Amino acid sequence: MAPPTKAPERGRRAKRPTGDEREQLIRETLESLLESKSFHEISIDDLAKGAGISRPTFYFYFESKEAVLLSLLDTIVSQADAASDAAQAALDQNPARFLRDALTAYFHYFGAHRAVSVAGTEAGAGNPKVRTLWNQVRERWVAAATAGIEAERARGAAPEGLPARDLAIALINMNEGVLFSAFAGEQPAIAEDHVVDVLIDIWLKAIYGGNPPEPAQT
Amino acid sequence: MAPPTKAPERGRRAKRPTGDEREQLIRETLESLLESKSFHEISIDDLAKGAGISRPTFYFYFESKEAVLLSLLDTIVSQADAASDAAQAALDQNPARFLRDALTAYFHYFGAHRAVSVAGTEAGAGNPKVRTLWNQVRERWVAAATAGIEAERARGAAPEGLPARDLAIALINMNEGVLFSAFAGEQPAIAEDHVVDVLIDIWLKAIYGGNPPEPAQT
DNA sequence: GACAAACTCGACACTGTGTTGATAATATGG
DNA sequence: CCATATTATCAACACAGTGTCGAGTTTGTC
Repeated sequence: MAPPTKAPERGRRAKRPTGDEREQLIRETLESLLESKSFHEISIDDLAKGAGISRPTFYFYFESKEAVLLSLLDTIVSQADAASDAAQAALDQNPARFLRDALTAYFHYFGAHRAVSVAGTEAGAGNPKVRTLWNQVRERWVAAATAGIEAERARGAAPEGLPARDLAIALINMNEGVLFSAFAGEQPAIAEDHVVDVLIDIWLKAIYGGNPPEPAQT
Repeated sequence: MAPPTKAPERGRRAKRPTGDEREQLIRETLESLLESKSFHEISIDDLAKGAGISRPTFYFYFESKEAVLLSLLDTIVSQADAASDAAQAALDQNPARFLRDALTAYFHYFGAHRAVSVAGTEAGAGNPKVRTLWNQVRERWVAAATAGIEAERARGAAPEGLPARDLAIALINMNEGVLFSAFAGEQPAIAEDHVVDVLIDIWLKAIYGGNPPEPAQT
């Protein structure tokens, strides 16, 4: 938001890293510590040390460690959303294909930062702000899925049945639980190379019943 | 395990509550505090105060607040499992009916202690012991569902398709996410009076495709 | 080269945890 | 009915982490 501090002058080494560099360093420290410890085992002092600053200085940049996590999650969510939006625009007429692309995008971006994702669900349990972020993300996905289901019903490709929003909520919850349990690597979980296929199969059966959707017109 | 302390003699009021009563009192204190605060906002001192003892004395009974929660969860899980087992024995030939009864049982028992259930998922995120308990519970459900799906396929009622265990894992994850988000009462969530119906519909479509199962023989 | 803004941290007060060691209540069995 | 083992209790301590205050130091700007 605020205009970033100017980059250091050419040829003259800055005495101190700029504020933005520090902020980024804190984020990176958290992400890298999360590879080896769980979120609540990481103290603010760990983050400060990792970024080469003292604990009070940490508070100059973030108000809590949850805020750092939130900022990491924000980045991942917007990357995944962007990829999914791109798929949607291109493939509006082939729902099954779109589903696969969108799911693959989420799998890819959250999987690439699995430690952060898993920490997000951990912190979301206890912290209202993190929980609110997750709920907003879920709500966006649910809304998109609901709209998709209603559109397919309207064009006659999918049968009527459960309220579209209820169905969407259930399926989104399934995705979340399945993906994150796969990322967390504890049993029971679906092997990562099947996950997307399993989810898609269930989405299609739940939405279309026995009749797989035809592409609208090729 | 250890034989319980004798009940106080008739007519003679015990100076102190017995150990077992205290233990139970601690459990009740946690459950009642969970109605109004989240698990991590509750301190060991709160539990001790609630049970009328000092903090060190708390450690005589439990080694941590997670242990208290674990003990509450154990109770709920075994109640729900018992109810579900009872349904299974009686209704082996009518799978859809069994599914409804089992799900209703879980909905009922976990819903009756929703604060504890929600705290369980919260604590499970951060605490290995709690997480292990959940995973064992999930594993048991997944195994049961896998066996059920395979049985239905063997008798020709359900079509082949996804590996039965993968399908089971996905559906169990869905149940968990959907039920607990309904209990937690935050959006997006399915209204409590639809939850079981929505879940059953998806289970049936995912397992049987377009062809709803017939009872074996009436 | 002085002034404001951005940034930094030592030192403090506070909250919660887990342990130790001394003490009190109760049960048991000679 | 009293010795003695067991069970139960807690004051006091050492510690780890949090969040804030106020006094300092850079750094950009005019």
